[in-house]
Amino acid sequence: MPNNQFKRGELYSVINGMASTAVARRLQKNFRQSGLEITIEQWSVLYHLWKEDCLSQQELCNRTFRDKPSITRLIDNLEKQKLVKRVPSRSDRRINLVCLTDAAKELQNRTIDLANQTMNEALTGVNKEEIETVKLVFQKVYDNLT
Amino acid sequence: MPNNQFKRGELYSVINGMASTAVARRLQKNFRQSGLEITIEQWSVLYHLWKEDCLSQQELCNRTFRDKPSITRLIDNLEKQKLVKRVPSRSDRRINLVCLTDAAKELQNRTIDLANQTMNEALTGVNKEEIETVKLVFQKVYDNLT
DNA sequence: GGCATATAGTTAGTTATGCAACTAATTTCA
DNA sequence: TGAAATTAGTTGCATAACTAACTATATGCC
Repeated sequence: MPNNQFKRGELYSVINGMASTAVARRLQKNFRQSGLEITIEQWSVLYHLWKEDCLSQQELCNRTFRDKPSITRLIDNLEKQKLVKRVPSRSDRRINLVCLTDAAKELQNRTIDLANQTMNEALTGVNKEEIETVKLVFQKVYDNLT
Repeated sequence: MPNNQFKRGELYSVINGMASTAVARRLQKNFRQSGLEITIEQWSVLYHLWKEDCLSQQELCNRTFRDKPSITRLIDNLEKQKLVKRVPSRSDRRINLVCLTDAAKELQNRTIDLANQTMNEALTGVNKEEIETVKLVFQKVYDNLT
């Protein structure tokens, strides 16, 4: 039993320190080398807007698993770079809809292949079953903690 | 094939946004509720020192998968809190050995159970085989990218 | 209608991360 | 031996994270 706990502690350090940042860092590096001046966090916001444009900031919090202040500042920076704009919702004046600019729509084509390449590189030698298991475990972990 | 790529993109967002931060945040919260004023990142450094004391900063970089500036500043903060001290190595004057104080050694007992509880909670319903798969996948990802 | 409560978003303060550029000590090797 | 390259660690700058406290709008309910 203590042995089992030790392994779980090990897993913690692996989860926290390694895989997530390794992939993110590589993708970020690939962006930079292609002359793209966006951070991986900014890209992850755009990624959700490309799937569905004009989401509220709260909805972006939910989909990117970030808290409200983080999204506020990510949107601030994306707005500075003219990649999104805040559009007040007509039906609820508390809400900002975050909408893509044309520049951001163009960016999609320039990054999506790069992202897929990076994921393919990262997941070389990992089969579909293993990927499904990882997703399942993460979902369970998330459900257990929220 | 495009379908496959989409799934990998999905996995990316899961890796980046969810599991790592969910566990870390919970553990951090548990620390705070127990009156422990350390961050999860500081704890992760102490965790390695508890296993082997007086490591060089470079060795801490390797074991925690952080870069040198990150370790420099984590050690700065841990030193402020009098949990570690930098001891110049006698054999190589470039090297600082990071050594635990008595306060940090005491902290081990107060946090290890909390960490194990948190991991047990996070991993409820996850079996050993799944954990092994996650660790294996992360190792492959890491090897692929470094 | 009007007060309590909930929800959306912002701001302030602290910590952490990544990169680039830097100093100092050590090693390599001609 | 001594110059070049490597290694350990620090500093400056920009971005991002979490918490707590805040404003503004909307909803529930009497």
